Amino acid sequence: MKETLNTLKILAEESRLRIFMALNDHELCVCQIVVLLGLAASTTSKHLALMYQAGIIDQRKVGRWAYYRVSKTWKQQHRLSEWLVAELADSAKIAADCDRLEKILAMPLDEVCNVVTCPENAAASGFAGDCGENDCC
Amino acid sequence: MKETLNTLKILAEESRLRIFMALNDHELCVCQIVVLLGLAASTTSKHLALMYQAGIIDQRKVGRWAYYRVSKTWKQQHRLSEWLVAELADSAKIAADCDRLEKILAMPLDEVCNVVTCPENAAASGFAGDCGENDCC
DNA sequence: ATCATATTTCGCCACAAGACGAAATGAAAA
DNA sequence: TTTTCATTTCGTCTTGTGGCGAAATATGAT
Repeated sequence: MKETLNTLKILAEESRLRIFMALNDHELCVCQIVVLLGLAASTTSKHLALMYQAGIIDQRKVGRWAYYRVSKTWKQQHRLSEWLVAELADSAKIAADCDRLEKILAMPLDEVCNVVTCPENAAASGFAGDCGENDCC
Repeated sequence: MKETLNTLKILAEESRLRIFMALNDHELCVCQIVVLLGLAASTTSKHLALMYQAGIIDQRKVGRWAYYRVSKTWKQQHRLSEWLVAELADSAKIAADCDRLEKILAMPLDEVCNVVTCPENAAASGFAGDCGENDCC
């Protein structure tokens, strides 16, 4: 029961659920997730650590970059992801995240990292003031 | 997304998950749930209210007694319950709850209410000191 | 009407958790 | 080797939540 409860607790939080949905379709670098969610890097890292420890996501390091994606093994053992995908198929917020993520994926990684480091310069990349302001669901 | 998140939050808490699993198989009165979980009546009532407001459970009043069960409509619209049942099929804690619940269901309701009101007399009903002490999962 | 009883609501407390900035760590570049 | 940079860890603060007992409410019995 403890594991089930832990899994539910992890996914029952908005930022982590959004991370889960993004990593369900893509392997992403921390800096990309930071820009997607508009959170501090430290917060994002902590969320990812929880999900990694729970076995929900896999981690791959490439030099200074850490990439994460939902673990295929976890997906196979937990039909929960299917339920979530179905439940959130109509979610405007998840759809907005997907749109935003397309833009992020089109950016060179060093530009994404620049947005993380210098948010003031984010306007040049089109990401200023877009950080989770709209209250859609 | 808000509704999905709310559902996850509600079920991501141990007491409520145990209540959910019990109400998935039975319609129970508040006092029966109180004895099953070993929580205060006020706490139990608050949990049930959250679940009721979220549409997860139905409520039926019979005089002073309030009965709850998982909503059939909710079950049909949310395959999550199937996943939970499968995930918790091997849970010792849920199995222990089921055993305990058999005993509670075998008791006259006024005797269950007596356990709620006068826990000191619970020994006579075999329910003293059994309140969630073991740490099984 | 009063009393008893089951449940719900309220008020409070202790603990947990998300967020941030700063510091530390690990890898790459110079 | 030193500097730069991406990520992780740490420390702190604020907010949220589960638990309890007391009070309030609703129903039934006398």
